[in-house]
Amino acid sequence: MALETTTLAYELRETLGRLVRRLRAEGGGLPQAQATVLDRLDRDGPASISDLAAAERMRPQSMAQTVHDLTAAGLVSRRPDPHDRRRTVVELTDAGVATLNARRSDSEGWLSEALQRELSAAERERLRDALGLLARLAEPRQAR
Amino acid sequence: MALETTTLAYELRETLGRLVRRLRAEGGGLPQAQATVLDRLDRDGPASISDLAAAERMRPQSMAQTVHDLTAAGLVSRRPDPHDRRRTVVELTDAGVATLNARRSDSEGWLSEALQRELSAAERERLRDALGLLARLAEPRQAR
DNA sequence: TATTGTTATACTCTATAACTATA
DNA sequence: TATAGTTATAGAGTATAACAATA
Repeated sequence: MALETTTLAYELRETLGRLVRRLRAEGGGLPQAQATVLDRLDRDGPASISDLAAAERMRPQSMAQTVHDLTAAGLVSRRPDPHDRRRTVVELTDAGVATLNARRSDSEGWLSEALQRELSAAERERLRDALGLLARLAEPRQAR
Repeated sequence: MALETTTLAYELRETLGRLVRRLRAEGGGLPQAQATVLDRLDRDGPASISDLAAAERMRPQSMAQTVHDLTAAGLVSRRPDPHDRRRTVVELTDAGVATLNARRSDSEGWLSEALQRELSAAERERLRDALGLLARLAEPRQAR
């Protein structure tokens, strides 16, 4: 293994750690895991817990917990799937939509703000490109 | 806020989440927080808990916990700073060095392996560049 | 039998608060 | 008073195991 690659791994791990801590601290009032699910439901529409878990590469049991928390907060609702009664369809409530909109407007949504403020348009483009590389690292091997 | 930037924020948050979960799962036997501290001690030499916390942009209390865990595992040792008896100097033990070396050799150190296997040299270079952008996002504002 | 979901339990990571010891 | 460190407590995030309901 080249020293250079080992160093890159170290720096990547460290930068990820710092960014995740910062994200958590800035938060915008909603835990990251919940915010990500709201975003996905808004983007792709209602989905089952298994679907959501697969999309995030997460265990269904873990996603069930997040959906439980979102339900308790009134941000999503659940109804049985009429075609397959094992499944539960999760969808945004009006309160969930309102929360998403609030996060996206001015004072909330720290990450969007930071991207706008700290980076130039060209830098955001480079970041978008690198995100594809990071996504490949996160995928199981055969997805290469 | 441009829709494009909002979308980038969503994708960044999602990719970070997936990568962090993958890192945790692949693990190599050592929790991420502990591995990062071992790497830093190896790279920069002995340091106090406050130094380590500042370097990772983390509360000293949180770092104290990680150092406590590493001490319990026998991977670091602590001694009082002779010049300032409030301070505790943390340094790698032989077992800590051995653990680091094991992680860096063949079967362990999943992230290094993945960087080598999944990315080309040119892609690793693009990733290294983008890491600087991510680091800027993680920094407090005045560091711009 | 296979799939979907739930509940119980535990571990990692990190934060805040309250404290002691030293400068 | 300010700084370094510790301990207690809590919450977020996620995993595994064991289970029930449905296909």
